[in-house]
Amino acid sequence: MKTFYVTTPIYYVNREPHLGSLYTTIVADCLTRHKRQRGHETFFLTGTDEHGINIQRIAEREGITPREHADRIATQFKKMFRMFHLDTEHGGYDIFMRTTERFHYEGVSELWRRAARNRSPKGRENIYKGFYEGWFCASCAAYKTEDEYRKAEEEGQPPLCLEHNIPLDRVSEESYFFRLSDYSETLLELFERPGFIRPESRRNEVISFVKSGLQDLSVSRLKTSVSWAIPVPDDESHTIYLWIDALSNYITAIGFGNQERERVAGFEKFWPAVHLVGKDILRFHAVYWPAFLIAAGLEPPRVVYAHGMLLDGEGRKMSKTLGNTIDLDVLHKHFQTDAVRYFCLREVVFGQDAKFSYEALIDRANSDLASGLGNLSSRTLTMINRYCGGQVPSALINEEKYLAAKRAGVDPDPQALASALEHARDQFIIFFDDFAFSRAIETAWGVVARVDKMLSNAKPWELVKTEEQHQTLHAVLYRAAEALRWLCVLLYPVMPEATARIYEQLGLQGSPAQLNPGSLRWGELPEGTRIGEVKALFPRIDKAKTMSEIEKANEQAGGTHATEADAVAGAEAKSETKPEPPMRGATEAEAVPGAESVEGVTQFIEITDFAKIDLRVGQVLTAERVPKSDKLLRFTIDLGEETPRQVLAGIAEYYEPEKMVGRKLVVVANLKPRKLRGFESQGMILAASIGEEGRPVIATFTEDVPNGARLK
RNA sequence: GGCGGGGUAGCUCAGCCGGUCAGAGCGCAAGAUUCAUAACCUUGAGGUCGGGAGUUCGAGCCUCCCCCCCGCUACCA
Repeated sequence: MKTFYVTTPIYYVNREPHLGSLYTTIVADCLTRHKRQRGHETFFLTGTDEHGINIQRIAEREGITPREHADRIATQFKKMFRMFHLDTEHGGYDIFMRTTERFHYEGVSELWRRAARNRSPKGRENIYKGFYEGWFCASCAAYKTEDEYRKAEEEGQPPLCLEHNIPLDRVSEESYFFRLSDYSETLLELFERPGFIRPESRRNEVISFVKSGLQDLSVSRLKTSVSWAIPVPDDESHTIYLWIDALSNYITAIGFGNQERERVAGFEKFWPAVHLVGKDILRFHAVYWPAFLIAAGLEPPRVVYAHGMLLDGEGRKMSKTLGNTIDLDVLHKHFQTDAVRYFCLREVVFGQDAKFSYEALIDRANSDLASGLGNLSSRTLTMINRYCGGQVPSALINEEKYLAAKRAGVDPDPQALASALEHARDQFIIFFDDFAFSRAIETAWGVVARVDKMLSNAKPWELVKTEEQHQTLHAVLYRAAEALRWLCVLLYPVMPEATARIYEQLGLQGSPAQLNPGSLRWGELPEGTRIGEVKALFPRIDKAKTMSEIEKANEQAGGTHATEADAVAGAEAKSETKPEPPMRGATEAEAVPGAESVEGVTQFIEITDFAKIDLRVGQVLTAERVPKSDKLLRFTIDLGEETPRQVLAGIAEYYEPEKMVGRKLVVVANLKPRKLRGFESQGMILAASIGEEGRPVIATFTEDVPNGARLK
């Protein structure tokens, strides 16, 4: 039996569940159900990523243990998935993976050991300790090996990063490294596999990233700095950093490195997987992860599919600060699960960003589901009830009635309709295999339109009036009912509940889940079947009313949040109040280079260290953009010295040069001068770095200060 | 700045190698109809296919230039 293994990212427990995680999980669920119908043995993984310094900190702030915090968030995820019927009981995921499980520890250790035992493609150690030669590039957020930096021209100066051409810092923390730099060729070869990275445009991005040169990856932290993590095998003093820990969940969950899970799922049986990931974490899954696997002598994933982000109705990122998020409780309260699923799969072109708004959802639900599929089902079944005594009628039109049928505009031969359905069926499957869910669904809706038209043309309500046309009437209604049956089978993965209900209303036993869409044959709807009670599947949603209810709920929620925020004013902002991309799933949450990596090496300094930094008050005399640079502004600044300094700063995207003139600010006065875009910068302007994109906000004084005054 | 992807009806988008390609769905309007969840069916939108130039018998679809948007990436001491 063929197997199919699909994963969502494991969601990082630094924030509560949000629409993004729901979306990815819905897609995975849909894929799984479709494959199951097609006769594959499937395994569907989702879960949470629970280690790391961030979780340690959050827990500290909450006054609980990291484990308790992780439990809390994991529970919320499970609850959310249950709410939207994505849990095991509803036929959803097979495992809710947690990286704090014991079997995961075992599997991760095994992966590490195997990688460490093997040699890289260039015959070197895969994992090595890189502590004595700890040249760290702040921009790369990575350590540099000898062939990745250039010696400084002067004796005694730090070497320069080849990529950034900036001096490297000597960092004392020791760390294990993964020899990623030896894997470029191997990876580029892997990317040639058709469909390995999708969509195609993303594949190109990854290729150009790899071609630009890979650096070795720091894969451990000192236990003294990150204790909430899996220990490095055979080295008590280190813990395994994000990458290997989080990514390897995809194999430990199905039994790599542990008997317990192997029995339940089966690594040999299910690996390799199809990974569904947000586009923001594609690199980790398409580059690092395959490299780890290859290093350990394992097969890389089958597919890494990067999907897009869900944006608000205006196309902006969703964020709590903007107040444009979709509240999952609200969503659940006002919409059927199947309507949400339908919207996610039909409105969104899988792989691309999409707008997600309550209004659009209501429109889709009303036009496609209520007026479309729901109405077709309703009119068909009602007519069978009324004209055929509630039993699926005969499909047969005797030869002597052919003429009558034709007179009524009905083809005595159902072949045309049957062929159309077969074609739609084949297209549907092709689209599904290509992850083109929206196209597949469009195809199904072509069938809905066709059957609607057939009914309108044949006018069963007229046929019923003439005895001679009763066979025609029955045949037409049979055809409609049979088409409905096909639609149930095709659309089951998209809307498991609604299709099951139509199926039931058709009087059929069992569930469309058990039928293979590829095996649909015309005419297998048994005649004489007593149909069930006809009920509206998708009640029409009153848009105005629903929207005003939602808005009211939002206002209340907004008010509550504000109060809470006030109550903890002064406390650090919680991570979930920061504007973050909605799709930021777990496996990557920590994986923002520069964030955690830098934190990992932050150490206390002595007051004497601080005294080395000469901070001065400066006043901007002139300011202008640096030609051919997006970000650089060139200033001359009066530091109370004889001649003003020339200083460059990368703030052009956020500050108008004209408005900077005359401003007082803080300058690092004894920074080693450096050339940028041909201009020497003789200092550095201090600014706060805000939010995801690091928007600079320049440090200023509220009182008057003389130029050149020293800060200490 | 480099690389990549886009800019087509009010909205969301199809349009493969250039010649029924000027389209679909939604929304909107009119008509028809009553089996159905004010639904279904028919018809209509006269949109410079981002702007300009060119190649061609003929160009959303090819070439060049320009404008705008998005993604990746450099610079941001």
